[in-house]
Amino acid sequence: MMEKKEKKVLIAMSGGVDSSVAAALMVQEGYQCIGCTMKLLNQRKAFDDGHVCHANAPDHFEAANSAGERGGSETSGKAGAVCRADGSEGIQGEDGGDYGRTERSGHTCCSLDDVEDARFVARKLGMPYYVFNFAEDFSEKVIDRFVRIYQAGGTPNPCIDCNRYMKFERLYRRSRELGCDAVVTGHYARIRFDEESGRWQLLRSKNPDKDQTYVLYSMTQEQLAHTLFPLGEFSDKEEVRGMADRYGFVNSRKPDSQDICFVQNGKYADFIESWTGKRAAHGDFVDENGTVLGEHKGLIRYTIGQRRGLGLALPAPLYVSRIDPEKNQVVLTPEDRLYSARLVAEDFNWILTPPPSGSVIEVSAKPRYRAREAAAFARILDGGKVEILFHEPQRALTVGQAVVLYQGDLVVGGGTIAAK
RNA sequence: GGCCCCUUGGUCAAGCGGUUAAGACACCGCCCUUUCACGGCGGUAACAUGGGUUCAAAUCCCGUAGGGGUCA
Repeated sequence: MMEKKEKKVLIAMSGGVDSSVAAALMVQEGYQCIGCTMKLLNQRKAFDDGHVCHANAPDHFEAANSAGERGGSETSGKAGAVCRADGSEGIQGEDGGDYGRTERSGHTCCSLDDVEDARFVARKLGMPYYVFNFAEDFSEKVIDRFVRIYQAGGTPNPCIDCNRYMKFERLYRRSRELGCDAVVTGHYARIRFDEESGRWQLLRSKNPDKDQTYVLYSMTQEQLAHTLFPLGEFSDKEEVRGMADRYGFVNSRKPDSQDICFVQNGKYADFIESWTGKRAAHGDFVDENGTVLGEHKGLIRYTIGQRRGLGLALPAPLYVSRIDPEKNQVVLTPEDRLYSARLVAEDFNWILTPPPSGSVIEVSAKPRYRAREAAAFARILDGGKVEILFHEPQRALTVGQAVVLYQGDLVVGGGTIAAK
């Protein structure tokens, strides 16, 4: 274990309850703490285009930034100067602020309200607090990728990319620049060092209902060695909210975040069309024989296993079974045709020691965030891809989604489901 | 033009004298959820029209409006 008092950590604060309590726990444990929030969106542009966050964000952001530029409040130290030197912004605490405002846009992770909440918590805990502008990276590594995968007929998971590229790469690098020993987040997961294998391991949260290891499978040994998840041992979200209450955090009852943080109102397809400036081409809904059943409104609006939103009135429900970018077709079938027992994952990250090439390991595999895990065999193919054979066929295996492998509480590794 | 079938909610579609007029898709709300989906719960909404026959008609009969086969 670390000698805590000597350790300096950078806490990623979203403005939500979880990361706020994580920050409090770190202070309580005696770490030297710096709080921060990543600014991931270009608010002005986003607002002009009309998709992102809420209506009053841009003006407030401008105000906050200019206040920050004037600088010089008690929390702006050398680190803040370092941040700004390469384009990051420090929003430091002018005092007060009406933290009691009630208007919230709902469930975002990067709106001004969220920044305000994070800053409030950091102040309350007496730690320096910075906002890092990673909007450019986010746009490139997360949004562009999100758009590309949809356009290719897949279904991306941007939260995973955000964790991978933003929290554990970009922010981790920043934490090193600031001389920190670790990045801290509010994820529900556990990390430990295994003497036997000499590797860092990622374990499920103590609370299986709140486990978030699925979105963390991409973590490298180095990242695991320099990351702390203070909430990993908690088994009850209410306990966390209760702690936030006791600390007097304004966000103790804030709803859990949900939906894609950079998309407004859940209309991600509209977002893509606006982002690319191109309307997704309509095409045919067809059955397995190729018979046209109707017109679809663009491949980006569908994912495998989807039932709602097809707009077809048929005697029995049909589901999206296949998306064919070549023909610009969406194949619809009855539900029992959605099941399949094999998939190939690419861009695979092994957290446990990878099995020797050719050998088969027994795992429990989760092919979608909310999917129940299923017993499967896994083996490495030539080129590093991983083949997964489920004991029982699984519903709606979808290109672009992640598959994560477990053995008990241990994350074995994970990758992206590839076209077969 | 003469015979013979259709007409139910936004859409598809049950129903066959007495039903709270199914169900599916769509839509709305809620739940679930750091992706997209799935799923669960709930909700709005219809018998083309007029007149009969019946204790009782979406269901039977007649007329009026909108779609298919035979005979010219």
